[in-house]
Amino acid sequence: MTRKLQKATLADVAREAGVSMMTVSRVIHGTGRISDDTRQHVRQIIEKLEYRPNRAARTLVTKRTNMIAFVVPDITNPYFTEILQGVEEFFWREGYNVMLANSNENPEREKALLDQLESTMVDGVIVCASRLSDDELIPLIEKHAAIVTVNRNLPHHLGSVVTTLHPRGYRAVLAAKYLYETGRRRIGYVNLVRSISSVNLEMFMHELESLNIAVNPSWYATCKPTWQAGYDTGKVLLAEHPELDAVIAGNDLVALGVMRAAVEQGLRIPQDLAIIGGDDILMASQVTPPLTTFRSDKYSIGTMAAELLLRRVEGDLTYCEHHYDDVLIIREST
Amino acid sequence: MTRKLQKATLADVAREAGVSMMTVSRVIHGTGRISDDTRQHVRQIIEKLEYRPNRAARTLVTKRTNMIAFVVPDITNPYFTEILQGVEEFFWREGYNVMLANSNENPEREKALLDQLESTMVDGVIVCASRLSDDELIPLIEKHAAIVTVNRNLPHHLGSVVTTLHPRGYRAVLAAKYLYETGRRRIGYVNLVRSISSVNLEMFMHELESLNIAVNPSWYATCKPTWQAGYDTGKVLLAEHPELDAVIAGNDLVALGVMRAAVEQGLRIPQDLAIIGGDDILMASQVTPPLTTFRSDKYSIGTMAAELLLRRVEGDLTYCEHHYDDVLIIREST
DNA sequence: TCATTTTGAGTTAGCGTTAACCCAGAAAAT
DNA sequence: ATTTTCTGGGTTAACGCTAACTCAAAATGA
Repeated sequence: MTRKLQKATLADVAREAGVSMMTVSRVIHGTGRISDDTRQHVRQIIEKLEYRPNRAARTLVTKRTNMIAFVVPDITNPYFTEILQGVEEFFWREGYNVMLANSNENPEREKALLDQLESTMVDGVIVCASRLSDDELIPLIEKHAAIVTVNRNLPHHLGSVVTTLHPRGYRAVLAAKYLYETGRRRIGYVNLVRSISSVNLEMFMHELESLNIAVNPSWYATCKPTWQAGYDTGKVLLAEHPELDAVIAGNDLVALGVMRAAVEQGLRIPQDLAIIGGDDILMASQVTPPLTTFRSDKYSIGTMAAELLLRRVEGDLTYCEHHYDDVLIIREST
Repeated sequence: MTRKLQKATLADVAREAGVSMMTVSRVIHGTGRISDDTRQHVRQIIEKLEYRPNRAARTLVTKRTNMIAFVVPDITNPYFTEILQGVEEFFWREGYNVMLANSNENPEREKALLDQLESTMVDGVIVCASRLSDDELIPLIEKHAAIVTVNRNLPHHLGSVVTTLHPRGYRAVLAAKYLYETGRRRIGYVNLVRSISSVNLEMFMHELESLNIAVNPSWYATCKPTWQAGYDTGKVLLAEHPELDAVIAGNDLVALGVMRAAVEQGLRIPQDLAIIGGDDILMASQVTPPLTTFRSDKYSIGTMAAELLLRRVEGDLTYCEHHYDDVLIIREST
């Protein structure tokens, strides 16, 4: 059996079925008035010729690609993968395909992606945890027809958003408060570079002060949201500040990196050092000791974002917000 | 600033620049003969009008989409994510975009994806660890112009492949051998449903017998390649067979699920039960005790597959194989 | 019986690009 | 001085599909 050389087109089907192209098109779309006989007949020919509509041609005239893009800083981060799963599942049901755009924690690459992702490629874009500043991000997304951001606020006319229910810095402050209540007095913090869980350190310190928790700017570090960065940062932070009895990390990967660094320095967890993460990835519950962290329903963050995007893609440009809850899951690392 | 209503087309640029459309097209592609003056001028107009080529129109005439699809059974499995990262990185450099197709460990969905992914959508497809039988898979990929499979063999005329260097069942037998050498005598096995690491149990038992290792069909179970499935399966297997002093799992997620089940049944690892996984995902090295497993370079599996696919996309349909090595990483779970 | 509506199609005109071919003027070769 | 070659473009015709309009025949109503 030799490979089919030419793909059948609408015209081929029409000719073979003895009808006009529009009739075939109508059968495919289920629109217009077609007699049952004709419909049946055309369907048979379509099957016989293994006809598949040409997406490019269709897009050219309808201006719809039935594709959306998911822009993410790191596809290997399980947090994003679960969100992506929700997005993919939702759009699959709606007949859309998802294009993946991975910036690899590289802001320049994220810019290039958003710039390249022209509206002739996708009907809409979900931008997940952008690492760009507003000044960089906003001009790039102004050109897109439909945008939804996850973990990022946006001027209302530009797109809808899915964010946490809580104000910025909530997780860090709540974590600090909990640690203080369990007797910790010198609390370090590993901040993330530009993400929703990154924290304005001034505000953070101010909040801690108002809770009578000790504050020391050199206890606070910043790193990329990866395991390796957490490990490297934790190593330095813990070596330089052996007085710390707790560390809060911006997400689980970083927390687990810090935990590994702590263990290597002979610290017992949680006796010598308590650690709190964020995101509640699977690994958080599987390590020893299991990691205290914040849980949010990542899959449904994905479906919420997808639903908001679909609305915009279909022309309803009303601004919408969906919020998810962050719940502190207390495990044995604290 | 109001949203731009109409996107500029080639014709707009041509009119504004006072040249023909072909001249603009040539400037964009850097082909044909264009004077420097004209080139500069056209470039300015392109920038001024923020012209971006319409992909659908281009695709319609060139028959190239500059997109490839990555078909994967479970996007939340870190093993696949790292491969995807390699694929994405490679194709990004080559000017291609990657479409994600996630079958969610559902063979019917995988079929639907492969069927829907017509060549008018993508220039090629990487099928990663297909869960379909040959009878199901082959007819589906026959229709595609360019195919590469990962962890799956293929009739040579259909596509290139990236697989392990070792024969089927190698990992399981090697693991069993190692366990036997370290004194384990009753070795359980949790097989995966249809994947490269799934094993023909008859062959497996035969190999073990030839090594004088005890064999017992009821020590061998099969499950989906997820943590939860591993946990559930491990729970049953270990409860029914307390005599087991080692378990080999098809991949790390399953191994970690089994490990959790073992710990919950009060077993000490590795004293009471040794566990071996596969894939060496990050989590494997982070749990306590760290998991003995097989390591392969997942990122480069991705780039190898991408490279092979690009070759086919560009018209070179020679069959190629790339192989990766599986190395046993001995950690404290054994 | 004749006017009106409904049914079941067909026709026309692009959508925005690029491939393939054409061509006038200038420069170079004979 | 004439022919040839090169330079710097332009023209035309698809690619495969759908939106919008048209229209004959059949069914319905007065």
